[in-house]
Amino acid sequence: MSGADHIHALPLREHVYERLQELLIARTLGPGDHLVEERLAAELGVSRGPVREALQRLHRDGWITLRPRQGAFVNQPTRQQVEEFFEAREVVERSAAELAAQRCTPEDAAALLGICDEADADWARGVPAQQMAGHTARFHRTVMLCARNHLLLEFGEQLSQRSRWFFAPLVSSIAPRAWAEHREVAELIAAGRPGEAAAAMRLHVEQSRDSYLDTQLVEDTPPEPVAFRRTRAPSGSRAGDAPRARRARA
Amino acid sequence: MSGADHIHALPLREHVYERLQELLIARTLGPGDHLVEERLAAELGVSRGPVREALQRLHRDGWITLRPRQGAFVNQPTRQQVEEFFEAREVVERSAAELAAQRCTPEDAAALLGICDEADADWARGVPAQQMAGHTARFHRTVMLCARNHLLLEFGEQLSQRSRWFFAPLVSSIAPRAWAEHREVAELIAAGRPGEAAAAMRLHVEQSRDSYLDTQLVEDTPPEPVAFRRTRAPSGSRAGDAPRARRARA
DNA sequence: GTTCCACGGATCGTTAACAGTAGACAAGAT
DNA sequence: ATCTTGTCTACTGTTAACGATCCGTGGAAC
Repeated sequence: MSGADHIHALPLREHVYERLQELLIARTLGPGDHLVEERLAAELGVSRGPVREALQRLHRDGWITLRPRQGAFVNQPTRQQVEEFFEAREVVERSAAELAAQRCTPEDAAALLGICDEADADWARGVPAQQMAGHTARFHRTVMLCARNHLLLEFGEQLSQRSRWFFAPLVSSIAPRAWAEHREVAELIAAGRPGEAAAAMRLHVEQSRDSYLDTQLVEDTPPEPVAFRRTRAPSGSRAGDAPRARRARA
Repeated sequence: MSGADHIHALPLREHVYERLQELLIARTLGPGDHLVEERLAAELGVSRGPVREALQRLHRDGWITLRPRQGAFVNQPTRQQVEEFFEAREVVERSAAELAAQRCTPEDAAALLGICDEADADWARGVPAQQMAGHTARFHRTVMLCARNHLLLEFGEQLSQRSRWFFAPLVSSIAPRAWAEHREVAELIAAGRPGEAAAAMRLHVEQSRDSYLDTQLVEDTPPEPVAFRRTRAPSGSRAGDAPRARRARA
């Protein structure tokens, strides 16, 4: 996440996509918010084109809902969706762990355990939660890298990012348990024990699910009710900055 | 100007996406072909905007490669990629079958078996291969519908479409075996036997993989070498329609 | 004959402008 | 008072045009 702001050797839509992901994870854009293309474009200093493309990708990845003639709305995960999410994650991650244990090289093993060490050290040093979340994402990504399957990797990436989104508020509280489980998974993969690695990963995902559901952060709101309501400025009084939805990034 | 310009209650990019998928599956656009935005736009009677969006979706779904400043190229599946594909498919479909067997209602069961009946009937009547492929896609889709998990459904959709792409040339030769296996899966799901349904589905995917690999249709070309080569018409002779890449739709 | 440089064409990435529609508010009819 | 209707704004979907970049080609120098 270093500089790379000025020269864009990378397509612009990527920047927009990542930036929006950050805003989503940080809850600067919260569930129900209406994402207006023009506003985001102005905010990020680009035009509507790249923003549109990024929004469509966010839609496909399950972050936002794109209603046909109405625009983009940040998703409010329902309990149903959360359960489906963890179920899917369990399927993908478990298989990935199994394959990883069959195929991981010594270098892979070192990388996995290295991430665990780093994370533990950083945790001991008390780094911000966001950074721990970054470690988690890297860990799961590395497992899927070891599985040597690009499709599973891509599925896993999607799930991993969304997981980071879900867990953003409570990373700190579950970090110790999570990293103990991570290390166990890593050691079983490194030892080349597919069945046990798969089981350990499955357990890890289930534990995470339970932790999440216990916090009751999830609401059973149906997908519709949150609409954009005007701030009662109907005629003439165009208050330049009417915060009809939370502003993106001060 | 070419038909299809009536009322489009559906966003235009969807039409473009589906149309391009058809052209890909029909091999009108073959591996290595260079997809030029402007040309496609003219061909489909729309502008570059929607075409761009459709191309990006095709890229993320693994149909084409999008090189940064160069454009879109139809993917030539390498053996590596095909094996990864079947591996991923096995993971997703097996789990979906297992969940489907746990959750399917009588209506679901009827739908599954109904598709099998339809397919068998159509096969006996000798319908075109493309239609059988459509039945196959519907069957797998229905299984994942029974699994009641939207994420798995979406993953499966992607895989299913690509499967249809791979198998387009040889649907006919494997249809009878495939549908026998489909029926067995359907019956086990309908009977509510998760373990056996999963095993049957796994077997089905493996059989399909073997059938595919046996045909040797897959080439071991590394991912780069296929570049767009001109038809050796370098200077002056701009034959208005130089088929530097296969034209889209006569 | 071979290598290097410069020009030209083609194509992508991006931006700005146009038209059509969905939702909301206000006035009028029942 | 409630429902209907007219109008108005804001936003999306789409189109057209601009600038930047890369590939290929041709000529000149060695």
